[in-house]
Amino acid sequence: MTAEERQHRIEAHVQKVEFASLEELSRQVGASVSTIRRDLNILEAAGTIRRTHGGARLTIPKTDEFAFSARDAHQLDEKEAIGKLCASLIQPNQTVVLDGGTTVFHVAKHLQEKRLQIVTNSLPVANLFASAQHAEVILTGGVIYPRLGVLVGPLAVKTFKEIHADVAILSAGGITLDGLTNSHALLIDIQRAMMDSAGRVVFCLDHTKWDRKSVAFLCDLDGLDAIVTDSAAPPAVVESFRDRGLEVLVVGEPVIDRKPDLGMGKSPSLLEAAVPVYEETPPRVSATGPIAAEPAYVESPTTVNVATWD
Amino acid sequence: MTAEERQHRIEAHVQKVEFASLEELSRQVGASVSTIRRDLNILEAAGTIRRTHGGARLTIPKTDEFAFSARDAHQLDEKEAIGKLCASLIQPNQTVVLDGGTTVFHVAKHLQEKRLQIVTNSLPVANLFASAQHAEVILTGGVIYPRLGVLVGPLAVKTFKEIHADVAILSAGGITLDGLTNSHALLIDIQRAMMDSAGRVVFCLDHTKWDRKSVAFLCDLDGLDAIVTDSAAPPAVVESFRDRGLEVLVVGEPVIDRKPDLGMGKSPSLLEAAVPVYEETPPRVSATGPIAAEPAYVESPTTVNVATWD
DNA sequence: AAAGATTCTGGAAGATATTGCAAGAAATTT
DNA sequence: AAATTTCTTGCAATATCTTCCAGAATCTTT
Repeated sequence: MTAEERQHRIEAHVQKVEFASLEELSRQVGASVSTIRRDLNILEAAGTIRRTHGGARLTIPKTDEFAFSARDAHQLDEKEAIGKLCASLIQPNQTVVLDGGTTVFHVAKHLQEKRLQIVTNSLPVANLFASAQHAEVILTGGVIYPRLGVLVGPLAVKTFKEIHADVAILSAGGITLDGLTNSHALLIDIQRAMMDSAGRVVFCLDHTKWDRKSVAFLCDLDGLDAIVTDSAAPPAVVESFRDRGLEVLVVGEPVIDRKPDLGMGKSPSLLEAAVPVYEETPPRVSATGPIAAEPAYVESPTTVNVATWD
Repeated sequence: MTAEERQHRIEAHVQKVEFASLEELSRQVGASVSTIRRDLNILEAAGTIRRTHGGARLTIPKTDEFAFSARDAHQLDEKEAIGKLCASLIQPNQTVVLDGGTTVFHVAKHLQEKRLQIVTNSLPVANLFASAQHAEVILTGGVIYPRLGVLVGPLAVKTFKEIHADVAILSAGGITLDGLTNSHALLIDIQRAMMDSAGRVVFCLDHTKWDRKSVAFLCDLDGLDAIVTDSAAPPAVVESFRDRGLEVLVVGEPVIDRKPDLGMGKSPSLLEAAVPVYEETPPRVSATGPIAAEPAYVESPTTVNVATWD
């Protein structure tokens, strides 16, 4: 085995497991720990990997291990399930706004294989799609908020004022009948801009968020169209929100059992509307690929084939 | 079997397995290791394959500057050295624009410990600083260009029209007395906007870039203030650029030996200017210095706090 | 067709680079 | 602060690379 090959395998393995100890790598590629050390130095110089005491980790964390891993470790299964359900609502060729929450990140994971246009202010989401072939990703500008890995500030807000999307998928710190709240005041401005820019607004909230308030007020219940939550959400509370005209999708509950709430909402039910409308949307891809297609759609609304929902 | 046929088979095999040792190839095509060596040298000269210790691998990326494969070990040492030298020119509290080239990425690595304001359209650079304590990072918006990991499009260009930076650090595909050229036309617009937004423009070019032209014209020599290159740059060529009034910093050459070219350039020498001018720059928060002049893009007071978080 | 010249091939010797180990230094943990 | 782990550095063993040479194959010339 050549040195390059070995380094390639080290890199691949670290990519897979996010963090690997020296012994682990040594066993994996069949070389001594010393050699692994040297290889890691080389790989670090190349920028692919970052060394730590006792091993190596990814420079560009693939998952939310990014900055919010601690927060995210909780309710992981629930968030995963919410992500899967929410992703299944998205139709091909839609334009989707994704915020920087951990729950939304799990939605993004399940969107990777779909042909979509993604607009996000989340660095982890952007990294997730960075090498994706199918999706085209627009990252808002802004200042990196280190702990969360999201882009904030007027630059980010402005981006959403200039685009229109089919769906916005957001998360929040808590929901009550008074409305939604979030824990970071900075994110409020951006989330509002996201909501304004999208035809439909979906919130992903795990069961711990129900009937809970966070520090900063985001919007009242008129601001959103649907909520996706997990099966541990208190049924009575969920029902009270449905009475208020909100479409609440619960993981595990069969779709047929849900009330569409067609009469109440200002727009048709997410599921019913989605299919017929978007299937006729022409494919975005031109002959030259995503790159050639790109320059126009941000600035000029005409080429933005995202306005199909209205 | 003819030599050409054998080389063809070698190439095909390497294409298939990505890495191949000499013995493996020797067995594969039925020739001695010596012959394989020679063939590999020929194939490498032709550019189809790259040699490594003990074997060969295929040239994954076309080795142009902007193919951001983290695996790109092309001129790694040189780029590392350039990055170090270039980073040493940056003073604390400056606002620095960084482009998405691999050489500039190495500059970024050496800037991590400094207290700076970074503006970039490079996802890898953003990730590098994402958890950085000292630097504040502004990422431009734009569409992710997958292969390069940079943000392109009008959104990215617009960002630079709204900011002012002290220094812009860029790279290019080639430089001649006619000017600079780059390999990706998409990047030209953004690089020009970067150059316009910055008080001083520095290009990082390894020795392979001298006297070489790439496909797309970027700007003529008036557009830049200084060049940082490695010691393998052809001295005669370097001298011809100095005669044209350019400040060329070569890795390893002592600073004193360099001609400041004060008279020719439109602005004072980078090194001489850097210390007196920028050291008196008041901290970013106030409203007078070149850095503080930028709040155009950080309009809201909330985002200013970003610097102090953590 | 034969002799000579040129190129190609395979191998060997010295030079260079890589690998694995061990001892001391540094960092982390208890 | 001591103990443990991990990191760096130096060194010997190994592997690989380059350079050179002789024989084989191919081409050219007569």
